[in-house]
Parts: sequence; structure tokens; C-alpha cells
Amino acid sequence: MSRASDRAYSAIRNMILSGELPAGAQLGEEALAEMCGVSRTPVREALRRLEADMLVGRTDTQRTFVADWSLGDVADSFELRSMLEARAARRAAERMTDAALARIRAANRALSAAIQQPVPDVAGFLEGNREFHAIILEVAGSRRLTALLCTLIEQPVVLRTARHYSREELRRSHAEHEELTAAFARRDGAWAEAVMTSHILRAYHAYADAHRAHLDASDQQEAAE
Amino acid sequence: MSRASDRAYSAIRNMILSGELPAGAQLGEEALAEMCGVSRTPVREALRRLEADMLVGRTDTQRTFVADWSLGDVADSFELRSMLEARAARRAAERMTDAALARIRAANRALSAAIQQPVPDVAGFLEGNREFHAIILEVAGSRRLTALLCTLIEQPVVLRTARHYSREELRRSHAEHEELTAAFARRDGAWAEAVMTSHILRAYHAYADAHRAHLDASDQQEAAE
DNA sequence: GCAACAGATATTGTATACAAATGCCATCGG
DNA sequence: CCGATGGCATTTGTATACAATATCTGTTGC
Repeated sequence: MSRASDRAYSAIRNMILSGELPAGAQLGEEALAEMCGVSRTPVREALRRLEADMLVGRTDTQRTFVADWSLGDVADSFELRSMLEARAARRAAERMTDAALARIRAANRALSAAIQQPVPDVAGFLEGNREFHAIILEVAGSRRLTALLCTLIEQPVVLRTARHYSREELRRSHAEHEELTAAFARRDGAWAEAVMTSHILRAYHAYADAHRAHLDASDQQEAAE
Repeated sequence: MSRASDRAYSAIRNMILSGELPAGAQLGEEALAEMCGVSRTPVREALRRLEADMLVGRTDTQRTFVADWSLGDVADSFELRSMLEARAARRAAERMTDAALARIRAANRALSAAIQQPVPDVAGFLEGNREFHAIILEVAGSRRLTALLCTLIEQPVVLRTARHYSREELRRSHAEHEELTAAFARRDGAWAEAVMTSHILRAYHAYADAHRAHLDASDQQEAAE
């Protein structure tokens, strides 16, 4: 994280996720280098990584721009994520150890505590959630599965999804984690796979609903202007 | 392909796949630059791409080395590939057009012609096979699915698998393509998914058998020395 | 007025120099 | 003899200069 290319990566990534760099914006290496306080070399490396993350795209002539994530792209991403995480859950259930199970339960307790605050602690929820899914991937023990999922999760969407979660949705998410844990405890791969599929697809629909609501609000605002 | 970084990528990739750079070998940027006749800058870029392909790995201190593909890694890779290609086949079946179907049939005819030569034309087989799978991905219409599969196919393994195919195995592969085509013609997603799963997993076992036979031969050779 | 061209401008690609870090090895102390 | 430590060699990381390429713009010819 202290290397210049890592700082550039984080900085550009944050600017994209925060919307400071809007979708479709051209990304000049020189300009980014100045913003990040580094030279073009680490910026180029950061852009390549962001390209692999599909957060930026490239024209046929090597110009870089901020990728725009249509709802279709998000659906695409969630569909793949549901499939891959479900597979991970199945493998994890088949390989589960008591030690890992204990860690999963601990992550769930932390997550539960976060959502039971008077004002739900979204950061705490996200951290517990991340830990939960990370342990599953670890137990699943497939380096390639892990690598593929890394390009799908932690994308623009996950954060925004959770932000829009109501307390009820947060609780439901926790309940699904509990059911997954039960499946892990029984070493039931098919059960874990099914619950995980449902868990991810529910998150997708929560996102899609929030997205549509947002669009409607925008339309009304435009109509009023 | 004319850019220096592309040449470096191809050159290093070929050296890895041909075994000229053995698994585990350290990859010094300077040395590679000299081999490829370019400077370190494009070599660094090539190494990052190869890292994404999982053809090279990195130590905790940023030293690059040739990744070693154990049979377990190959199994891991094939398992994911079967899942993702099967999903692609399902989507393709649901979205199939008559035009795409015609192209798929043409690719299959080319493939069939290649394996019916007096001496099977492995290069022709591979090209027809590649085209066949590429059209399916195209029709599936998921950019992310395409991106993920690109990191799984065309890896050390595909080539070697086909090289060891007997004429009977080549014919069987063609027969599976024909069945897939039938599923596409009926727009039957579930059928296409099932056939594709079987198609990829059969290829895996063909590879694994050849791999084990190779290991046995090596053992005998070592014992004789 | 529009299209095509040419030069100017901006952007990306590559090479190289230097800085920072890592690894190696020999020496020193126990 | 073994392990730790310090310095040397090697390797990677970054900055910068320059080359190649693409884009933009104004002009010219139709």
C-alpha cells in the first residue's frame, strides 16, 4: 500500500467509486499522475489493474476511460457472483473444519452486533460480511475461484447495496448467514450452495430495486426542473 | 501485437509453455528484457498480464517466478471452466439466432474436416474448436463471463490435451459439439448446459489420464537410469 | 457548405537513469 | 560450530526524457 502504484490505484479507484470521475470520462495518464502526486509509470500500472477490475475500459486506440456500469452490467456481475460464491460455499461445506466454523461464527456475531446498534453500523456490517465471505473462500481452497471472485466483488456495487439496506434487510442478510453456518456445521454442500445462491440473488434484487427507485427520483427531479 | 509489450508477453508466454522457462524459475526483468530485445518497461507490463493469467506468480517480496501447475491446479481450472462454459452455453441457447447457429455449424464442419484427414490436422481441430467456443461466448452476451473464461482457457493445458487426443477422442469431441448444436437449434438451455459440462469434464479426464501416463513413463525412465 | 488533408497538439509507448528494497555472503561474536 | 549482523550485489520501483501514434483544428479545394 505504500508503493506509489498502490497509492495511485487506491486514489483512482476511490475517485471512480465516489463519482468524482464520472462514467465515460477520459483518463489521461498525465492528469492522473498529477492528481496522485506520482509519475506516469505507477499510474499506468494502476490503470492496468483497474482495467482488469473492469472499472475502466479502453478504446481501440488505447485511450482509457471510466467504465459505465449499466444495470445490465450489474446484473451480469451478480449472476456470475452468485454462481461462483455458491460453488465456493459448496466446496467450503465439504471441507469445513471446526476451527474455520468457529471463525465464521465469530464473524457473524460481529456482524450481528453491528446491525443491532441504535443506528446500524454499516461499516461494521460490511467488515463482518467481508470476513464471513473471505473465510468461506479460504476454506473452499480454490486459488482460481478466489481470483475470479476478487474481480467480481468489492466493485462499485457492494458498498452502495449495503448503504441502501434497511434494518430489516440487514437482519435478513444476517439470518441468511446463520443458515449458511448451519449448512457448514452439517457439512451439507448442496444446502450451502442453495442458500448462498439465494443470498447473493436477494442482494442483487435489493440493489436493483434501490437503483430503480433512484432512477425514478431522478426522473421526477428532471421533470420538475 | 506490434507493441513491444505484446511481443514481450508472447515471447515470455511461449518460453513458459514450451518449458524453456521451467516451473519455479525466477524471472528477472532485466534478463527477460534482454531475451525479448526490449527494455524493462514493456517486460514489466507483460509480467503483470502473465500474473493475471496465473502463468507466473510472485513472492511476498515482489520476485516473479514461473507458476507450477500441479494436477490439482489443472483440476481446479477445469472445474471452474466447466461451470462457466456451461453457463455460457445455457445463455447462448436462450439467445441463439439463426445466423449464429449457421456460424456454429460452419465451425463444426471445419473441425470435422480437420479430424477426417489421413493424419488428423490438430491445428485445424484447435482452430475449429476455438471458433466454436468463441461464438457461444459471443452469443451468451456476458462481457464478464467472457473475461473470466479468457483467464481460464488457452492455458498451458488446452494445447497439450488436444495433442494427446486419439482419433477416437477427436471424433467424440466433434460428436459432443454436434449435440450442443442440436441443443442450440432447439433453444434448450438446460440441454446445452448439461452437454457442455460433460464436454469440458471429459476433456479434463482425458488430460488427467494423459498426465498420469506421462508421470508413469517418467518414473519408469528414472528407475531405469 | 462540406469533405479531405496537413500540421499542430496532446496522449500513449518505450528506454534509461536513478532510488529503494531485497537477497546474499562473509565476517564476527558467542 | 552456529547464528547474527553488516555491507555488497542484485533486483525491483519510480521518475523522466524521448519516440510513436492518435486526435484536433484550421485550411483548402470542390
